[in-house]
Amino acid sequence: MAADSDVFKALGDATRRAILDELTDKDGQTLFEICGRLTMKHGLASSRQAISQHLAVLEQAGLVRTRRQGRYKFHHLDTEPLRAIVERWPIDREEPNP
Amino acid sequence: MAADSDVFKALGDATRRAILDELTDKDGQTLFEICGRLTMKHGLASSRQAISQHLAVLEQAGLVRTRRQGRYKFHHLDTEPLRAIVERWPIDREEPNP
DNA sequence: GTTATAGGCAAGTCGCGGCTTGCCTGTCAA
DNA sequence: TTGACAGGCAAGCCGCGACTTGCCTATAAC
Repeated sequence: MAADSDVFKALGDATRRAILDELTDKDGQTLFEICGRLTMKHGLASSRQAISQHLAVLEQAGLVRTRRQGRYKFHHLDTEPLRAIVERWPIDREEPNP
Repeated sequence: MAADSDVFKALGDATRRAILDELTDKDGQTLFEICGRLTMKHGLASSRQAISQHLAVLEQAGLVRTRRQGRYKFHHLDTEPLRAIVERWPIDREEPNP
């Protein structure tokens, strides 16, 4: 379903946002690849199961799509659900006059 | 400071999003006014203290600014912090071709 | 075959966040 | 001055979510 609520909940966690950052940097990574990168860059707690559960949340929110291939599962970023939440409140796009 | 983390955390709660919706509909409301409206429209749990704490979170995130006047405290929406989070990930703005 | 790799599932722990409860401060009207 | 109204503060309860632990399945390499 990917309700707005799920999207906001998914974005509410710092580790999940870091995962989205990672997929933005390199799309189509596997679970272990993401784990490795997260432990490298950020000092985030990133055990395999933790990341797996985070990915499940992101997938349910529609922010991540998966593609199975053999024993690998590639994760792809999908920013489409972000459009709805972006347009929810009026955002001033103009720069403040100095 | 209003770190990105605070903004996402603030947006993670449904009641707080409803408050932002309310302020979008009518800016500059007081605490009791918001309480009344929330109980009207949504069946959300919206005791005075609960809403007060939610407003504190929104204020810390920079999404709400307050203005004191006598015994009233008016709450104003500020969508500026949303700009940063909107631009964090690439969002496809084109409509899908039908 | 056997072993290592990539991932899944389920139960359990634990801290944080949302909400309540109770009481207090400050402002306005009578 | 007294009472009603708008809001604040602090401690406590409690459920949910993040993380772990342990074990299991499946694909690929040897």
